[in-house]
Amino acid sequence: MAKPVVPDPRRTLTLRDVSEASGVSEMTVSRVLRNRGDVSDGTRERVLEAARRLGYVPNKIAGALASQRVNLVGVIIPSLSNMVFPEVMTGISDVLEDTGLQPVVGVTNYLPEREESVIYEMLSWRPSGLILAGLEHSEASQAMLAQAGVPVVEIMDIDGTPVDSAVGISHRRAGRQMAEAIVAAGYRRIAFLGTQMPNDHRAKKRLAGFEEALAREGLQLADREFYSGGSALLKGREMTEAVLKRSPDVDFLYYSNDMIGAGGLLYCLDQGIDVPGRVGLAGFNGVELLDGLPRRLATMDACRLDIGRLAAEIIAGKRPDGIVGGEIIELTPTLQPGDTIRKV
Amino acid sequence: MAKPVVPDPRRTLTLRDVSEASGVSEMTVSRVLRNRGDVSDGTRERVLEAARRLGYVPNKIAGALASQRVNLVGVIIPSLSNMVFPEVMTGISDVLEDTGLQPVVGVTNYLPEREESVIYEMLSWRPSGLILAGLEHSEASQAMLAQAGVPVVEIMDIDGTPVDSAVGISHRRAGRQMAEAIVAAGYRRIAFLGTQMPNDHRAKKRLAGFEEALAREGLQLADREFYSGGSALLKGREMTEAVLKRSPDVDFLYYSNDMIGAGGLLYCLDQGIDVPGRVGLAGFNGVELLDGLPRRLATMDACRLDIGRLAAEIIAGKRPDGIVGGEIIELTPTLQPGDTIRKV
DNA sequence: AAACTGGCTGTTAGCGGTAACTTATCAATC
DNA sequence: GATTGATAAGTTACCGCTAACAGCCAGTTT
Repeated sequence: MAKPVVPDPRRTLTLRDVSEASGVSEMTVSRVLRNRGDVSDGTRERVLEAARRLGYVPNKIAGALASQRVNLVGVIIPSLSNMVFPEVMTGISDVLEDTGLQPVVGVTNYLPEREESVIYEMLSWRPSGLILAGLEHSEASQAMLAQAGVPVVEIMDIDGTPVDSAVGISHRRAGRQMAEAIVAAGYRRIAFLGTQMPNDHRAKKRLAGFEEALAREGLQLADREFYSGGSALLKGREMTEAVLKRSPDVDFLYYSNDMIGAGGLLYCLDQGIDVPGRVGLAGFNGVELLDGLPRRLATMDACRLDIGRLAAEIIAGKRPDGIVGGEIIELTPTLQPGDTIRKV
Repeated sequence: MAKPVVPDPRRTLTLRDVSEASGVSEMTVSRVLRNRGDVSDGTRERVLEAARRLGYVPNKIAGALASQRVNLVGVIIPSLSNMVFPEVMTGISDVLEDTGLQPVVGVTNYLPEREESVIYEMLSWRPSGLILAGLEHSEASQAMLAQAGVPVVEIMDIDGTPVDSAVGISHRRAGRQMAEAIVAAGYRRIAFLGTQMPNDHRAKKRLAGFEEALAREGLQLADREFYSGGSALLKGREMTEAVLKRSPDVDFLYYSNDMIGAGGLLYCLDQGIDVPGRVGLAGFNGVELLDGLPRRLATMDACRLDIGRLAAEIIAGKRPDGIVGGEIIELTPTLQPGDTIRKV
């Protein structure tokens, strides 16, 4: 029967403790705990029992140093609070789950210098791979990533040149597509409402694509309004009110994300404005949240789950055909017309 | 002038490379890079220049093993996607920022066995501390935490016995308080709408406190409805419809979180139901999202930012008076009556 | 019977840093 | 001029674990 163990509270346990408690060498304990190499059933049992009894937790720091292998994948994203990255994380976790790899999240708050230090910090732990949002990074960041010697996957966006691999959609094209759909539905006085953030490159690209497509139709933005910080839903309301007051003849509002779009929708409904007759509305992302709105907001899903999945597959070396790196995967977002664009 | 460096792409750089490139010992390089000990300005310059030129990134694995110090704080939470934890994370990051400590997030999806393995995984990296949501953990988890030899802070909840320290609110009391306010406002036929999850202990405690306070007034729940999964906003709508159809005489709906509460609110407004006259509504959390709703939902803020801050301060040893551990900090949530409870 | 398996276990030498100590140098002090 | 103390380096010995290899002992194989 297991003897009562009085663990010395000051010292943390090592392999040696387990090896002494079970009467075998440290190496054998190591083998048992990692399920590697041949160990007889009897020995395995004794070792496991001892480890359990002592409450031994292996020291991965030492293990990683010795084996030169770290089962961590760094995931670097701009923000946790905007509903888009949690889903990406889900995709990543799903795939990594059964590879022995573990995601570690770092947040940059859309600050390039913060991104730089997060990258540095992550690389200093020698992860098996890095997944990071966006293609725009400081020069120093790019250099670090290129030197890192591990797979790097840049996600969300493919309008640009990745350091290594990329998985995402073309935001430029997404903007274009939305503009085309809006114009095709007969809207002509179109306004843009979006975020101020200078480092939200993807929103900027969508806007650029959007304006480009409008220009091709001989149109230009009738108005624009920006915000930063605060409750997105509330900001959506406020901006919508501002635009409609300032430019009463505007007939479409294109929002840079679904959350402010939802705020705008609620405002219009409050005011009894005919949607999509008097004004049409569209957002971007396809967040689940929208399902519960009084009316379904037109949007474009950003393939977030798939992006996470594919990125993780590249890191885990699970992509078919042994493609090693330098892969660029473009996903195609689909327009969800909802109920806020006139049917043609 | 800096010689062009042709880094061997197969081998990752070590201190030795920098030491050779700058003509000093590894130890001196180590000192420069960590800003520790006395190094002459000239040497410091040369070392930094060499490190920069080579693109050297220190190996924290080796550093941590040698120094027995890891600047990581594990943060274990049930989910990223419910708006409550991002704010906790913000509080944690704020405080940790200037302590040299770095948060590392792990997600359990409300699964105890998953929590167990996340704890194990985290402890195997020998972090400087652990912050985890909730007081309910498997026996094995508790044992690991108790043995870990690092500060452990359990957050969000204080109705129970923490392993070490705890920072949170009393959900039982929060539920009671809300019930009292509702009854005081004159509502009598009260329904509860909430999550199904057996492991959302905090929601359960709120409900328990709620029912307890009702009982004290000689009341009991008129109806209840549960959901799991899916878009919370949509579920809020559906559940509200179901309850109001099934129990037309219900005059108050208490939701276990703001998101489903918002869905319920939108439903009622759609249906032209008089809120708060015909039915009153209340949620829980005080999420920012609510600011943009057509009407402000009654709720109770959960002090998420402060919880994060205080937890991080405990880990960082920043708490006043040198309290070392075993601290229990109870925060007091405030009722935000909004516009969905009748004024008395 | 010698040689050869294959299964199981132990030994040795690091992994890349850092703590703690030692050594050289040099100006200031007595 | 010898002593001291501060400063700026270098040396040595690990940190806890694993890769690689070596040993040993049945049970074949020839």
